[in-house]
Amino acid sequence: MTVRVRFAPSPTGRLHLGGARTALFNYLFARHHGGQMVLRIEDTDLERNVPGAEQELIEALHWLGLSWQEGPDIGGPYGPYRCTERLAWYQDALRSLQDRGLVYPCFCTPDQLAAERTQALASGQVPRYSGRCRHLSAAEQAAHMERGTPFLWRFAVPEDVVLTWDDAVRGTVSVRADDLGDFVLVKSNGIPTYNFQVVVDDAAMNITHVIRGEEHLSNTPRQLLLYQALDKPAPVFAHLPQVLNSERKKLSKRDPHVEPVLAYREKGYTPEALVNFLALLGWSPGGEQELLSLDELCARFDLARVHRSGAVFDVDKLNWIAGVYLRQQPLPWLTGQVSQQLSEHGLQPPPGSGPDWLERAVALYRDELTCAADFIELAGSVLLQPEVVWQAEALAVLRQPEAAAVVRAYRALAADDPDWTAEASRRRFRAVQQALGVKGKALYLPVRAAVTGRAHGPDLQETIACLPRAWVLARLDNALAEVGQV
RNA sequence: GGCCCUAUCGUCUAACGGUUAGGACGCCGCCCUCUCACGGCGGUAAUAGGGGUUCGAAUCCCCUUAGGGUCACCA
Repeated sequence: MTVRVRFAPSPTGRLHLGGARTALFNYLFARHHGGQMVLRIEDTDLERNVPGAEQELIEALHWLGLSWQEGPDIGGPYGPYRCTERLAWYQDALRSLQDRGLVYPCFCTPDQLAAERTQALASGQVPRYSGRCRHLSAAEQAAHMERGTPFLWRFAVPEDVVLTWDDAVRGTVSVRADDLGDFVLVKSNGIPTYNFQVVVDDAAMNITHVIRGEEHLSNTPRQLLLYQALDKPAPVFAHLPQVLNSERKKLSKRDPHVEPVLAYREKGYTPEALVNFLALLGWSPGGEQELLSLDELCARFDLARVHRSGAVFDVDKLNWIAGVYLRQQPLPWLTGQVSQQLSEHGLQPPPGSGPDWLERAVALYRDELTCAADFIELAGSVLLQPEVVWQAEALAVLRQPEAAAVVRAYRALAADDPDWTAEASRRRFRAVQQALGVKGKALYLPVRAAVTGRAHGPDLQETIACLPRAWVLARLDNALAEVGQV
């Protein structure tokens, strides 16, 4: 039997990391088994649907490198792939349950139910539907209908039944149906609830494996009940561990580190890095290699190796992986990404810079980047503006005994050196060294401090060569003035 | 509160009854080096607690504790 999985998000907002991880695991599983993946948009909550969310979702998944064989964007043999376009399927299913007396109309008002729930909670009881409408006589039902009382359909949960399934991640799980309460199948607006919709659709679309987040664990027994009632075979369930924040709480959309997937694209992360990181959240490849391409992940993916406990989203590790992938990219590609960042921030290379300037500047900082946007933070104050602010550490260097003399000597040579390259700067330092007898730290650090305002940074010769001569001379002068050594 | 799930270094994880409990990130040290970063080498650090079962338990069972999820006309 061909493996068929689905990723079934609701179009209520942007795709976040947790959702992306679920999509990725479905994708990896399908590809590993040579199966198919379906994208299904679960838009049955009319109120919460956000226009444009579906399009952005698809864009985010594509950016990550994921694809599917069937979906609202490309169609397929089991369509349509938006739930609101599948109402006929749910109506048929409801009719079949009605015929067998497995459902009943409920006329309780939302206020009534809310009041009961609050009361139950307050008195330490389990908040669960009382089943009041379950035992309404045919005459009472008819009277309500005649009066036009709004109603919904509930599933009559059988008593003394234990629902058990073999979860591909967690092993055997079982729940007593008595703990469930008669849950809603069709809302008063005629739209099915999630639990009903998902079963009808997964069955209709021949989904063989349902791989989803742990928060759905408690929905599973209800769905199992529906598969039985509808006389359909249940798929294999696999519940992925939750993705947690550093406080070990479920990743919330308000968490500072949790950004929509496309925010990572906007910052110039490589999607391969994000995918690699996400794959390691709750799953391990087994061997000791953990830097793996999408193809390698597909080859190795196995539900049996999915961990059971929640996984904390570790920003440090993401950034490390992101840096590794970024360093593997060709320089021209990275330069293009950085160039995009610059224009988005309204920044430009220094005046008089040649066409190769940005590539040289990016080469200087590439070792430190986790994403293209980092370039601005790292290089911005040194390379993109004429003036520099001297940090305390830099001023301390400039106040050392021989420092001012070195800076003055270097400035004199830089002022009329016809050659403005890294190699030329290197020659100037050699000249200063011979003239003053200063070498090593005492030679380079004062100039570094004066030119960049910092005691640390990438290669000094290249940095100077990337700056206009006028900026360098002015900074050297200003640095001397700053420490009273003019 | 009921039900369900979970528990190995700070974090991601390996181990599927027998290992000096392994790797990665982070952190620390050393090397490289004008400094930083990259890279290389080394180090720090864990089986939540208590009972069983067993020749032998991180691994199997029970209890405790602690986290999380869920109990919607949301998905």
